[in-house]
Amino acid sequence: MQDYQWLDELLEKQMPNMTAKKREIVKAALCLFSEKGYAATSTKEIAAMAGVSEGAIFKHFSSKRELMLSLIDVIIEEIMLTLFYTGLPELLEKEYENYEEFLTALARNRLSIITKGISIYKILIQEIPFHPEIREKLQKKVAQVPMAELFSHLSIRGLELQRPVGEVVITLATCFCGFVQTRYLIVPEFFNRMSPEEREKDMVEFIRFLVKGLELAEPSSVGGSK
Amino acid sequence: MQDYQWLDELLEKQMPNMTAKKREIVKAALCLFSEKGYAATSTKEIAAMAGVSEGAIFKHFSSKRELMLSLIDVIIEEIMLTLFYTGLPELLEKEYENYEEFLTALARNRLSIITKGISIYKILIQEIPFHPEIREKLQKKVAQVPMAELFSHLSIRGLELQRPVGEVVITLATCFCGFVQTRYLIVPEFFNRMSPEEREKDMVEFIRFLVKGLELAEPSSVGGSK
Amino acid sequence: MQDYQWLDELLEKQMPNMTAKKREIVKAALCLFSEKGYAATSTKEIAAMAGVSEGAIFKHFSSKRELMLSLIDVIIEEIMLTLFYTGLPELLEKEYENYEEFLTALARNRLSIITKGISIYKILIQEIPFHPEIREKLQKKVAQVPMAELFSHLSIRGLELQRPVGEVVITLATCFCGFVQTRYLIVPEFFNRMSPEEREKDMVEFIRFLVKGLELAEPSSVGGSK
Amino acid sequence: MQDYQWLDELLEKQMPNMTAKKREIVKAALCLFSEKGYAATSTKEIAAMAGVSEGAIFKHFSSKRELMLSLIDVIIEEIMLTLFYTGLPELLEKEYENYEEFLTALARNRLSIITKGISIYKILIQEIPFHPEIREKLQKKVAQVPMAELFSHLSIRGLELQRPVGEVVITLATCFCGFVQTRYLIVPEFFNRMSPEEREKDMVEFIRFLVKGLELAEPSSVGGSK
DNA sequence: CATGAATGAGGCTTCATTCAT
DNA sequence: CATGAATGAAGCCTCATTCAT
Repeated sequence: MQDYQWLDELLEKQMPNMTAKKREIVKAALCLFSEKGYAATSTKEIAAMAGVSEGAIFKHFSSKRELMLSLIDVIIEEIMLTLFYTGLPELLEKEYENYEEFLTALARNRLSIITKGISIYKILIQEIPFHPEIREKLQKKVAQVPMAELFSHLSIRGLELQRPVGEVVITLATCFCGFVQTRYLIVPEFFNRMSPEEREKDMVEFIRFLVKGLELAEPSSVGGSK
Repeated sequence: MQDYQWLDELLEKQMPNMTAKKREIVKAALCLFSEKGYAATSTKEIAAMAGVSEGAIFKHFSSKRELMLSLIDVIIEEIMLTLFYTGLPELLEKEYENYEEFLTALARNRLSIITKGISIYKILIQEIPFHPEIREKLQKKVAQVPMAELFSHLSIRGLELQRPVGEVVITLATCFCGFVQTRYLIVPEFFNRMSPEEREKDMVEFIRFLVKGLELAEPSSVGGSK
Repeated sequence: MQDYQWLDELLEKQMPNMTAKKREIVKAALCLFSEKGYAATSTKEIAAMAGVSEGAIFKHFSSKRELMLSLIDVIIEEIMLTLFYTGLPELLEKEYENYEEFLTALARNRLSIITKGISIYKILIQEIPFHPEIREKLQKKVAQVPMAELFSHLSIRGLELQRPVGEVVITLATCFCGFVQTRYLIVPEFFNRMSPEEREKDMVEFIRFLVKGLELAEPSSVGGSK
Repeated sequence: MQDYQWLDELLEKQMPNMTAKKREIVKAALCLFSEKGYAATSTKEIAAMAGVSEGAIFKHFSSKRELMLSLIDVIIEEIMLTLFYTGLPELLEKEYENYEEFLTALARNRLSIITKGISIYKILIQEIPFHPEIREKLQKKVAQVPMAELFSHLSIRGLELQRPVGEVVITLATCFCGFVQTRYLIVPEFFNRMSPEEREKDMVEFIRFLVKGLELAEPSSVGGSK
């Protein structure tokens, strides 16, 4: 099961009083769903990879579907935590010359979070089209994030977005999705062949594009005139 | 099978000497794969929706997998034709004030093509992570498109890209993927609720973002004032 | 379809007014049944090997079973002709010193007939256990052979069997079956590796054994005293 | 499932730690394969006769083919044990007047073993032409039997074979095969109608033939310690 | 509490056979 | 008359799930 140590930590963090066996099942499921998709993965395979009996899965989860949805819960929770909150206070507290600088920091931070635990994003993206429950859960969770509030700290310090926060968030989400999609799902072979430097460059270029696109450069030039 | 008339036309165009029944099978498969995914669709369902016996499917396709790959071939072919070639000559011939104007036209054109035959993009995006053959096929096809050449006409007329064509294409592809992904796969319910006007606005905003991001506005305007 | 020319001749002889296509079907069926067995051979394969459409088979034979039974008819007929009658008059007319000499000639003659058209014996032996009709047909046909009469010519000339004709025939049949069975069905690889000389030796030994076993040597020696 | 008690014992002996259900499957398979042949027997039938679900078969055997090969393993093992070893020591230890007497005892002994568990020989003989693996297995096993050694005890006691052991064994095998083939596969109806006495007589005659044929009588008489 | 044998519905595929063309 | 598309029953096998041990 490769280097899924980070997964162990994730599960320990989110489900601390989970038995070792249950954790193994979740890990195996995550690993296999990510590689082959939910529908194409059998409970037998999961049991085999987890090193438990087939029956054990159903002791812990009432059905394969429920196992997947539990998994998705963990994933969404993790995404919420890391993507929307982790490191944000620090990011927001820091002083920035202008919005561009801030957004660059933000985008870089978020993208590196994503690329770290890529398998969990893969599952989410892959399964979301087929399971309305997942979509509902995700929307509910995302809706709870006080987007505007997160960004409000900044305006106090004189950094203004040129567009409504909602729009910016949607655009960012769209682009992040596209980034993961293309790099990790559509042509993974292509991006896997890249050296770390090339990847860094690829990411930097994309961030530059994002920042430019969000019209954040302009105000800075305006701000520059002050 | 809903309003899949455009599909009929597509199939007639691409596989003109296909029997009616074979076409029905392909249509049903496309419809179901798009909704439930390849792995979760049974050949029985396909047969039922196509109004044929299950055996008939295997008279035309040696396996379920082959049916899917045939479908993908059609889809890729169609995408190549519409996305890379359809309407491009006209777009490229026209006179543009600056690259921004051109790219706006281009993006709008491409996006509307995509949103028209959305199911075929859905299938592609949904199945691509699970089938290396599809990725190979797609890469091979895309690699054949003379990207630079397509854009070369423009530089003659004084419209210069600020970035290497390759980068621009990748960025555009990334964003288009993200656009489809978010609007049609991740939260389709959200975007389905939109009025045509709202959708138009959504698209316009996104195009503006794209164009800005590709640094095409600034230089041209700057260059213009120089 | 290998060197099945003798089959062509056989069919021409037995079913002279058979269309070319029908003959091809019979040949293909014979070939495949002999190799894989009736149950494991599909009509599709037969059609493919015969170079005709699947439907064509059913124009000529009402069912796969009937095709097989027709085949068996041909085979039984052929066996009757070659095994019980072909060359027998000559064999019987000749002068022999003693029964041993005659039986040696007979056994050699019969065995070489068998090994020539081995595929048809293979089919018969392979399918006989599973189809009562075949057994009935065979018994009926064999019962019609005037065994005693065939041998009666000999006693006139002073050659006496030490055992009832029926017993001798059964024993011979048993041994011939065993010979074909072991050499061609049970360990064909072993006997295929043999050189023609080795095969000849193998057969000679077996004939010697047969003749000895049928107690034909002894009386002759007794007869010798006459 | 008729009188297959001996099969129960056989399986208990050879696969002692086999679950009851697995044994039922094997028994049913053996029974059906023997009657209808491997290719014409469906897993559903086997399941029905064994009184288990179809799925159960595949919990125990990875495929229908593997079930058959397992069966064949058991059969070959059994044949090796009973045909080559069971009772041989006793047979060999006893005192015999001459080789004829010994061989008569041997043949009678072997033939009665065969006719007892006839179904397993039927399967072997029926399936052998279609499955090279079976042939290989059988040859490997048979090659391991120390034929010459088995007979060597005898020469010490002054009983000499007139022919090389190998030849004798092949001839015996050939005849035994032919005996089973004709009596149980080719015209079972005929031999089934026989009274026990008639069968006994049939067997005795055949043994006499065998012994004569192997030239064992003569030398001994010549050897005429008489 | 864990196991893995058991289930039976359902998966994909092949079959012999029919029938419109 | 030949074709091969069409059929639907049946084939082998896998599935998620249950339950006795």
